[in-house]
Amino acid sequence: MLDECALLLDEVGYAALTTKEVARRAEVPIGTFYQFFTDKQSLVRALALRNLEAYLDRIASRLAAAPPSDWADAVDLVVDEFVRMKRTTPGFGVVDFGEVLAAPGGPAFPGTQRMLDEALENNVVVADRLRSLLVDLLGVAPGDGLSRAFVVAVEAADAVLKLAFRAHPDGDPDLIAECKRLVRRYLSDHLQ
Amino acid sequence: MLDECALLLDEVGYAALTTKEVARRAEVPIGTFYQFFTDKQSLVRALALRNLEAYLDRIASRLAAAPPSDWADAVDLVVDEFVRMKRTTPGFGVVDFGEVLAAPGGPAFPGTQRMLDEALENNVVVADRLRSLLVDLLGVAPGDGLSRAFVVAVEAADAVLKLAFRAHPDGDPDLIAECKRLVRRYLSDHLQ
DNA sequence: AGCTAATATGAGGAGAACTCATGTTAACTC
DNA sequence: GAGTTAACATGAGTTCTCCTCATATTAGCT
Repeated sequence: MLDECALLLDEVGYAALTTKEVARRAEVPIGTFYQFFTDKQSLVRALALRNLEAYLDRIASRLAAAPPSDWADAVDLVVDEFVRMKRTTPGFGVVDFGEVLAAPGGPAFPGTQRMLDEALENNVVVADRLRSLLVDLLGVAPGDGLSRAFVVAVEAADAVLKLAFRAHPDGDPDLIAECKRLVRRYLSDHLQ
Repeated sequence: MLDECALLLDEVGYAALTTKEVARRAEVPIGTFYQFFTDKQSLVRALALRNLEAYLDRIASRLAAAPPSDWADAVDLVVDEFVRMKRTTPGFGVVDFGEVLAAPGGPAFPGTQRMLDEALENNVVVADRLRSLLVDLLGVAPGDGLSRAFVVAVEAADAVLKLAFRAHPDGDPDLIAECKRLVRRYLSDHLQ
């Protein structure tokens, strides 16, 4: 079902995605669909969670296979893997780690929550995991604001990369390069 | 109608906003509503456009009233004004300049376009206008990549500030400070 | 006043998310 | 193997939203 959801997202986008069509393609009756997912948001959230795990697994593998010598290389690796998934993983281009639709202002409405790990932002999860991976590997004194710095870096990088993929189907190369510069510049402050 | 839309957005969020309720509160029959706006997206788009103009007007006024002496001050001013509008302008916290809902992957569906100046991203509009304001005022050689750098900076700042307001109703002060650092660091490359 | 074009209105059509009464299977007991 | 019960599966139907369009109303002009 998640697979069909991902393919459909690429075809029609989030707004035009219907639970009925996902169910039909996955050859599940609609009633069964609602035993697995409480609502449409929950379906997309599950896909985002799977994407997040897949991404972190890939990063961990690549870090283990070819440990980067310095921070700049590590940033490149992390950005490049994101770009690769945007290009190749169905649905990733539309939802990546989530946050497709949010209603932060108001009271809790059905399907209003943002997240995976309730009250914890997806990108915060990504930031925390990346931080422990990289801090272990490159041996940095875990400074006070490092955690926050990672969250900021991930949030900013995510935004610029999303822009890169809106500007060009395969991701505008100049914007991808600029994203790396942005992150390196910023993080170099926190890791002298 | 835009005013009522903005208030409702703060109350119930984007997902739960209904055209009927907006029309009812603005005391317009639903049919009349659809003479002004083609659909729900168009309503929110119009509000985003108004927000964008209001923001740029405020920035222009403040730049004229107290011209910043250097780039760091200019960045502070631009960020602080954004924060002020997030806090005070109804609806701004939910939609700011737009992009609430997007379906970039697929073919054109009703309400799928992203924005104001067709095919031109909102944040690109913001970046271009800010660039001309600041370049005039601070007299920088308009380097080659300056335009792109501004787009990247605006996109990144927007993302971090959105995060700051998800973390805290009034905007997490630490994250706001970190946003300024991020932008200053990055832009200092492009403006030696 | 009479006529025409523009605008205003809200009941209703189309369609999506989600439910729930009923049907089906599985597991366990004697 | 028959009987009982609990868990699961199903899809017609309910509710609610967006949006349309036939009709009513107004404004402008002769």
